[in-house]
Amino acid sequence: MPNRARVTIRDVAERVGVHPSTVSRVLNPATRGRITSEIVEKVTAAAAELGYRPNQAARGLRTNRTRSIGVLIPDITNPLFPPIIRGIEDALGANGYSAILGNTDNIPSREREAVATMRSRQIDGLILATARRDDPIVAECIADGLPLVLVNRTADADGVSSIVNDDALGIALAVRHLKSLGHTRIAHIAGPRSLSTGEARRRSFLEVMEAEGLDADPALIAETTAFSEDEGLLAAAQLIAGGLRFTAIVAANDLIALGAYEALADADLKCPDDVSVTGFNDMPFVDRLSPPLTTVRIPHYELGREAGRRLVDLIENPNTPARATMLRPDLIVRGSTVKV
Amino acid sequence: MPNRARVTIRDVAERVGVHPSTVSRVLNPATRGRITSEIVEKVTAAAAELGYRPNQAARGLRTNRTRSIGVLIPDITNPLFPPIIRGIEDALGANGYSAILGNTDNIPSREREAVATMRSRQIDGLILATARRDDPIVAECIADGLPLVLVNRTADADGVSSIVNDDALGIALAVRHLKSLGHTRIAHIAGPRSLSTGEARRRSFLEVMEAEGLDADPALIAETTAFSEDEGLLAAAQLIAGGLRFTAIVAANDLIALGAYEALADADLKCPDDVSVTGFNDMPFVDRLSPPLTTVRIPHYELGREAGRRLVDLIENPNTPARATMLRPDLIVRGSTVKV
DNA sequence: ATGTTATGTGCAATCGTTTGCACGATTGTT
DNA sequence: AACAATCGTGCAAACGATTGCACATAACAT
Repeated sequence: MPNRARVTIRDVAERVGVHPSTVSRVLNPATRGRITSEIVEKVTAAAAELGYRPNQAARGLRTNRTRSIGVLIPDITNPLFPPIIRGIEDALGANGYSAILGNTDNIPSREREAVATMRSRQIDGLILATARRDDPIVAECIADGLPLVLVNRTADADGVSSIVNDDALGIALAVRHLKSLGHTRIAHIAGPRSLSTGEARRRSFLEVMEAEGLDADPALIAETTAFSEDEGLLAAAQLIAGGLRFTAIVAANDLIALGAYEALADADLKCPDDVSVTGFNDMPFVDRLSPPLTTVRIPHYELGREAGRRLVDLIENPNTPARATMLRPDLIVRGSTVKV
Repeated sequence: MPNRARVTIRDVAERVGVHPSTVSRVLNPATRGRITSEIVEKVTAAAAELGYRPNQAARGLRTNRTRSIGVLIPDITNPLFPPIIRGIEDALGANGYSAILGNTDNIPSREREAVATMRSRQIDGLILATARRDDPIVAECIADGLPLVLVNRTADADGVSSIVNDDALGIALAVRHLKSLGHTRIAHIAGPRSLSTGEARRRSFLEVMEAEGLDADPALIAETTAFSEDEGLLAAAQLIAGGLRFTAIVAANDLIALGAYEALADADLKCPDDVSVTGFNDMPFVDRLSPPLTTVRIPHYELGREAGRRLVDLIENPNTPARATMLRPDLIVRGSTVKV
């Protein structure tokens, strides 16, 4: 009956009649070999019997390793993040690490505060899904030598590990798909330029249009200040109001595409008959929209899992050089894109 | 420059020329009053200057309080949970607590393991969104006196605090709505009876049908083993195959309703023209389905927030009696229900 | 002037583990 | 048989913060 009174390593030691340090060595796989197998068995049995559970706070105090990791995300209710978090957790859990989560709503002061409390909790490393291209937290971690991995978004700073998807390829897939359907006048609703995803997708859009011999009219690129439905609606409405002809919209992500759906409906334009739309992310349920959204699927779960693995690697092999990894996205063709 | 070398309370003490215990007292709001204000200022300044951050592991070791909370959920990628988690986090964060998350996929062994590592991390309390009506983890926490709050689902055990929504009311709203549309032959696809939500909704369905003077044909109640789309599809297909006439389905949750959508389509039945369908939860995007789903909205975020608050209360006032709280759901009428 | 109380700070033990060091016992070498 | 090397375990000092207790010093009462 492991009751309220905590059972410590000393209790186990007394029960067996050995010194606490011996118990410690038995319980640590790395040092177990140094102890007589008879004692190992007795100690293991006693530990199980008493319901001994190592006190991580004490261990962490001594070893400076807590096996807990801070994970900062903008907002868990954004459907983009749960699979990423799940991937992170699974990878961390498999290696004996736990995640401490923090939502920051993209507010810098909350990010700072969250990092402060996490560091106070002696986290062994940090995973950021909140990085801006120019991010003081990234700089701080690098300066302090705190193991850090960026996921989904990356930063401009070098020497930082990141797991992101190949934004350029994703946009290329979307643009080429539209071209193959006969579209030539293609608009882009870009994400915030302060985020790597916004900037990379925008740049890729221009490059691919050029490379495909379609001219990318700068007036057909609309700007947003956030990857949100509202912003997508606004930007699409502006595009429509601009009066320039276009037959397709490449939205910088699915939420923006949703906003575009609304703007089109508001302007009595039909999707896909009048305007084809592509998204980015393949959020849950976009296959159920009407029309089902053609979008770029990014491997969210794998993104998170790789981030978790990379961080563990970084922690356990401190001189691993930083590496930026890109995962391959896929184009998922659905009903929101048709021949022109 | 708070560099890699950790700055401790001793460093601050030396800088000011006082004893470490004095620094500790200054930094603790509760004991600060006992120290001369001049020293308080010097210490505060030095702490800020050196970038001192209390080591929570050390503090936790001494005080037996870590201000971290374990949160167990089945699966964060289920859209039901993110708002709950967000609510929990917000409430905990406001009180200086952090959440350690664990996904268990409803697998008992993973639940046990997750609780074990969390307890090893000296959590101050536990929030379970995974509770079964008969749940050994709940029993264990009660036995060991670990503060515990159940959220979303509750358990049969008494003496346990829980924040759930009023399942009975939710189902009553759905059934009365259907009745008001003229439906009399109403089917129910029930959730697992091992979960409080499954059982409560099922029981309520029977009671309300009775109370409304509609006879609830037992053959019109289909069972599922999980709150999933697949299970909903299977159960709805069975109902249809059963050959009994019905004009509406009350699904035990939205995912099951989605499955019912598919089963109806497979059987060439139109929703809502042939069969009206109601869901439960009002998950994100069910307003975008075709037809948009009539469903019972539960206050997810508030559920989580209340759970967080309750747990903090339980921790800081240990003799607060356990309380079961129900939050009011609302019926959201959309396109999936029409007059018969 | 003496005794009493209040006040502010220092002292040192403590929380539970880990780990370098020491030391006795065992084994192997010659 | 003497010595060295190896092995297994105990000892005790950390890790960084908190806190009951003690003890000066100051303030006050008589």
